[in-house]
Amino acid sequence: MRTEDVTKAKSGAAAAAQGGAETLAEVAYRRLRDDIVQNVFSPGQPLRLELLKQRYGLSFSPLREALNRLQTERLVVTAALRGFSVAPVSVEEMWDATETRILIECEALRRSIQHGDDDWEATVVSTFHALDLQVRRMEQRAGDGGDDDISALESRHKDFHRALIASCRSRRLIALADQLYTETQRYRLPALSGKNPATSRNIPREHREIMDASLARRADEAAGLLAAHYRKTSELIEASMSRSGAAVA
Amino acid sequence: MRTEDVTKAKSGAAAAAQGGAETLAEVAYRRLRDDIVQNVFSPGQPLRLELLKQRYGLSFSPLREALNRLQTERLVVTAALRGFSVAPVSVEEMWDATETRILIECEALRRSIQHGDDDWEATVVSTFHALDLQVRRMEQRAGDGGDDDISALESRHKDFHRALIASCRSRRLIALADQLYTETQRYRLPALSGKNPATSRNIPREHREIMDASLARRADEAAGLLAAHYRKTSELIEASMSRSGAAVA
DNA sequence: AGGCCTATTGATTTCGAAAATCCGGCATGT
DNA sequence: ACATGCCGGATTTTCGAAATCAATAGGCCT
Repeated sequence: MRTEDVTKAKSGAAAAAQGGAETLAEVAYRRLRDDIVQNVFSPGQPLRLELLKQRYGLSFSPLREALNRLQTERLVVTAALRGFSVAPVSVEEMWDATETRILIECEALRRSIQHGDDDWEATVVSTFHALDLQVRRMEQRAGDGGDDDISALESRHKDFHRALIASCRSRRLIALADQLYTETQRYRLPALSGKNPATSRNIPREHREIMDASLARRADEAAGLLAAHYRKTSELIEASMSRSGAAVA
Repeated sequence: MRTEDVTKAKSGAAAAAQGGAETLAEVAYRRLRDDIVQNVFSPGQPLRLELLKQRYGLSFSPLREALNRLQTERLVVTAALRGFSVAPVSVEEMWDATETRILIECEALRRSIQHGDDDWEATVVSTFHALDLQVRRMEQRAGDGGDDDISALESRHKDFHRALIASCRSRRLIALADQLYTETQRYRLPALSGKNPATSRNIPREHREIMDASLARRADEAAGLLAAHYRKTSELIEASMSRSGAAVA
């Protein structure tokens, strides 16, 4: 049975990958989250437990646990006794997520600039370099399309932004930034793979300016650049959404 | 058996109170949350499933669901395969929650002041009045002690602060404010019932000043007063915590 | 005697089935 | 013809047991 395969895979691969333990609920959480963010499931689509059970080879309990967690992260919604479904998307929700993210990350960045030490600077520089390298690598090769490339780019991008705020000394701000990153990623990915809007925008330069201002401890300037960076992205996404007429429940 | 009682209570009272449905998981969530916030369970205490099953007359599944939800709200913590326990308390965590709350609520208040209409003003005035009334009622009677009085006060207090930010037009900010309210309530309640620090502080006056500044659309002043209000409370809590030497894991 | 390995214990996690619930369609009556 | 009430199918929610895993105490070897 498929169940046994998955169970073995868990005891094997996961336990080997991480030192300790990995519950099936966490596996379910990660796979579901990735599938939702990458639009494998359409927004608004009902997530029937029976279907998920077959798709992931897991049983009800870990799936319910994962769905509940995803609900608090606004990736799935649930009506009282009517099961779960993928959270719908809308321009309003995207802007709410964006502006909240700006509020959180700008404050976190200011504190990070205030408290950051040498290690912080080193990590910022290093993650920026890794991101820049990935961008160049993708530019040199074909325009885009490689799913692996895009996911690698997303990973570097996330690392860089996380490094910027890492020294803010607030667990909550970091956790909120992570969560809002995932939420906005859901809007960012489709607009990114749909068409590469390299026109009229130099993203590596924006990142470099944010980094420079941060390392020079110019907090106001860094926060302003970061906010502008996010707003510009959201404006492009909004244009892309209204163009393709998305948000069909 | 106790199980039957609870089941009946759910089908009866809850279904009557709310129009529609109420899952057992939600019952478990609310009861667990209240018990944790009111320090029925000590911080750090392990929450063994078997114990909770007996205490609430519920089975594993709804309890797990509730515990998972509470984990994302930082009221319980869980180590990989070692079950759940009540989240520990510390002065640092309290200040992190407080400052995050100030960041969220001040921004929400500014937007609420900007967008608020007549209905908003009416709700603010009305909830303030209800809060004020409850305070006077408690002052007239015995000093404190009535658990019902304290919970009624908390309810009015929550309603007032929620009314202030209700017109901010951001689901996320409101949800975050609610969550941070619950987190800080955990610290506020013990310090409140321990000793009434009516000295050197006029809480109704602080509330009135916040309301006046908000209704007069003086956003900067209102936000400043709100932040000062929360910081003063947290300072008193910190004093109370270090006095009683809390935070025993 | 000290350290390591092993068996037992206690707990969590997971599973599959049973119970309760909800939605859609159909018959019935006005 | 329209509204109302009822029944069957499908889905969620809940349950209790089985499997799994970490911790501990005891025995054995060095």
